[in-house]
Amino acid sequence: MTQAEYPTTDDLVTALRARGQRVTSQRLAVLRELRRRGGHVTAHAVYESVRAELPGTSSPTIYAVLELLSELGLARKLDLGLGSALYDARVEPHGHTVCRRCGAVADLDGGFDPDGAVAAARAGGFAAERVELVVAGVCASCAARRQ
Amino acid sequence: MTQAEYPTTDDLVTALRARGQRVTSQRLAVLRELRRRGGHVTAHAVYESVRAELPGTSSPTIYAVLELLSELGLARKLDLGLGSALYDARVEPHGHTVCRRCGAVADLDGGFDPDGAVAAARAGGFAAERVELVVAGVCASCAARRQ
DNA sequence: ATTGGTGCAAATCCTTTGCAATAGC
DNA sequence: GCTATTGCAAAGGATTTGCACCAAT
Repeated sequence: MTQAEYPTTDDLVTALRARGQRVTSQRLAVLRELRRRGGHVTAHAVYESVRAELPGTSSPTIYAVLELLSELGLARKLDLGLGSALYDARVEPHGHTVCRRCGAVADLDGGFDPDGAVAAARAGGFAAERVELVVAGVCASCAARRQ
Repeated sequence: MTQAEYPTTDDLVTALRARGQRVTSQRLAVLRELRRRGGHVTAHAVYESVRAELPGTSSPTIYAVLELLSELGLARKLDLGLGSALYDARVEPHGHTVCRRCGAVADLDGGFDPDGAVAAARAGGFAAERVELVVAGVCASCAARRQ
């Protein structure tokens, strides 16, 4: 497993300043929370945690901030068909495994070449910005539990 | 672009018989519709079309049939974060490009090795069943239109 | 002082559920 | 005839929207 690298609040402040946007406590708290959890968090989970720190924070704000962080490249939204989207503070290109039984999501390092995918897309005139690899199946513990 | 290969209604009849499930007009119509459209269709679009052929067909049935087809390996569900899932009758492993501006989805052939991803997942004890590669960015026509 | 962000409430939209009626075997 | 499948109506849940207030610049 490679060492995960997460964006800092300084990164966020810099990115916001660069776009003339405001630094708010909610924005800082959401990024901190994403980092603290270490990946694959629902908007609702972020909402609950941030609310503990900043009571009164609303769920539309959480969604807005998460979208902003994704635009800024400080978070990544994962649509894995689990009912709700997941957000990941680890922004380096990497894949994910999703267990069909328990819904567990895990990082998948290696096994594919993001640059190859980007090149293939460009060959079709497509300007690639983000690559996501998803492997669906059954995780080790589910396979052990229910044969 | 490789020649796409789509499951036939015979494939569906065979698969249903093998599992002791019933062959219904709705199931046949949904598969035919997926094939006719040629990929990347919403449940709602399938619903509208099947309804034209089989009036009275309900939307819960469409969802149930699409899920069944996915289980049987005769369709593939794509969760691309577009608000609604897409269904694809082309079941061979292949990637997709998704335009952030217009939402257009296109097949992406080549540029990655599904077997590598499966092997990487297996190395972590994960039994891979399905691999999906998504490249997000801006499509050629959006790039041309709005610079 | 400005105005971008936030909170609140409500709406929207996709998808699933419960149950009676129907149609495939 | 038996029972899986369907249709209907309604619920559920994630996410978005509109608007008034607040707080970062």
